[in-house]
Amino acid sequence: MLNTLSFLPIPLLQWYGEHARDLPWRREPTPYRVWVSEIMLQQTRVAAVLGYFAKFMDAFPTVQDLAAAPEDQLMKLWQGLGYYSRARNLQKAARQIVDTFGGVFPTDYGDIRSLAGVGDYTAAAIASISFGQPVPAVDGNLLRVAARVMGDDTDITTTQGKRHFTAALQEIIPLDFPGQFNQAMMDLGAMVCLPNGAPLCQQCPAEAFCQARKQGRTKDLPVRPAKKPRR
DNA sequence: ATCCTGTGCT
DNA sequence: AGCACAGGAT
Repeated sequence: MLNTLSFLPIPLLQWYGEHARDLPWRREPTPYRVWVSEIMLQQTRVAAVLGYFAKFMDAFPTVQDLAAAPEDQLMKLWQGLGYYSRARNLQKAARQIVDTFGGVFPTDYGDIRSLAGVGDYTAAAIASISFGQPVPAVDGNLLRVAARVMGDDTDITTTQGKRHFTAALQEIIPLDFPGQFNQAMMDLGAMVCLPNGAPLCQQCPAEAFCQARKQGRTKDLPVRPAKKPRR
């Protein structure tokens, strides 16, 4: 099945080469660093994460250090980031890695997915970015970009809708640069294909073939269920 | 497939 | 106070 999404990878990767955000976990994308960054980035802006990430890596350079960390030190490092259960899960998963994977970060997707606090999105991010496995890391950014480029009205919030877009992305993710593809999609979603109001289509590598843009429907995509009336 | 959770917006 | 968001858990 061929759709407009198949035109995306090459111009997207070129765009990424020119515009990628310079982030510490990208300079040295070990599974441990990528994992910690992805957990910190859940429900939290990049700008807010940067300082915490640096201090965290300074305090706990390895998964063994994190597994052995005193709780008060861990919580103090997390203070201000919010969602403290993420920190508890992080340490729980670090102990899983030490206890059941011999202290070596697992490479198998299912094994990564079995870690506390790691769902489909985070497992795919680690597998693709750190281990080069061709799995789409489907978060809100990838769903939005895919729905717009394809001009696809499928509701992105349902299990079926997510499965639909995941399958479409799975078909086109470049086997040689899966991590860069995922990160490029995230950056495009964060910097160009913006969620609210007008996306910056003039700067988009998909401008020539994006169906939502061609049809003037960027405002209507991606489709979500009708919102409840507000007051 | 549905529910849960903490946070920030309105 | 209530809702939306974005992931993970069950």
